[in-house]
Amino acid sequence: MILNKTTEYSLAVLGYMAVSQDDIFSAEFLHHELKIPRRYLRKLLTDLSKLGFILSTKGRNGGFAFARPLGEINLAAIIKTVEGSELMESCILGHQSCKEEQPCVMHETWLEAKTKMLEALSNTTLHDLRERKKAKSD
Amino acid sequence: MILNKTTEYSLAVLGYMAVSQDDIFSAEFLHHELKIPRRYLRKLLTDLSKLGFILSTKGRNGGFAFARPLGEINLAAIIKTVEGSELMESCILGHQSCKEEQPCVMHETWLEAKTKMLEALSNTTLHDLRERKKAKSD
DNA sequence: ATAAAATACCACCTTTTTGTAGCATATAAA
DNA sequence: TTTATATGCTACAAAAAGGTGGTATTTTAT
Repeated sequence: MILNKTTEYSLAVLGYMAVSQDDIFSAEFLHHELKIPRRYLRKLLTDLSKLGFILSTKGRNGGFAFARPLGEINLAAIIKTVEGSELMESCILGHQSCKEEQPCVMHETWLEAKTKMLEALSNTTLHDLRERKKAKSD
Repeated sequence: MILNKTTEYSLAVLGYMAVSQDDIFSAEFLHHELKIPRRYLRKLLTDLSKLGFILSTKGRNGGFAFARPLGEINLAAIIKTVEGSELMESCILGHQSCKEEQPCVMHETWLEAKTKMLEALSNTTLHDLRERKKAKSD
């Protein structure tokens, strides 16, 4: 496993919202578009708003919209925030004591692997996704 | 989550065996050294031998030893094999239909991220770990 | 032969993750 | 002010992952 379902869903939701023309999305609409289980999605959207990515509007024409400029949100940040940032710090072998001074046998390789991966993910913001989408449809 | 416990344990076991001087290891010994739950470890070792990384010897002085030269086993291969290789192929959004021709919005970035990560992991074999360990203790 | 020390198999328990249900609350259109 | 359509909260159910236990089987030192 690389990412769990919840993280996958989070990326799918925010990615979809980013490349879409609309700017407010109801849970029901996103459920229909993304095939994420209705109730689970609603809870996830609530969580994402608590985490500061989106904000919710209640009432008849309510829904969810981005809380911050798209350029400020990169993919690594989404993953780290949703998963609770056990990403950068964690040792591949799960050792508590694995640090630079007293590294595990795989420390060096794992550090390089995750650094490279996170570099790629931090280099892409939701704004970038939107631009790419635009470029394609031209 | 990046890797699940089972994968973490697999890397810990094979990594430990690789850098150690011995060449046969009982489950009980590995349990003691690595603090992996006794029974779970035994099942895991059975699995790892079915997957072809190690081979088991029954009986009084039995245990587990590598089935192949250390230089042939790299870290990416361990992860892929243990996790069932949903690693390279998988779409970050979990889409079945996500391919080069019809990519999801994050396809490009995700491909780069996982490629970079797997590059680093495939570049390190168990033999490399052993050499690094030796170099340090000199 | 026999007992010790190892793996192998099968079923079950616990914890975490994922998914569901009901009801409460808020808001805007009519 | 009523009603339709949203989200919010709390608790629970199902599935997957992680972990345990008992017993059988294999092998080798004694």
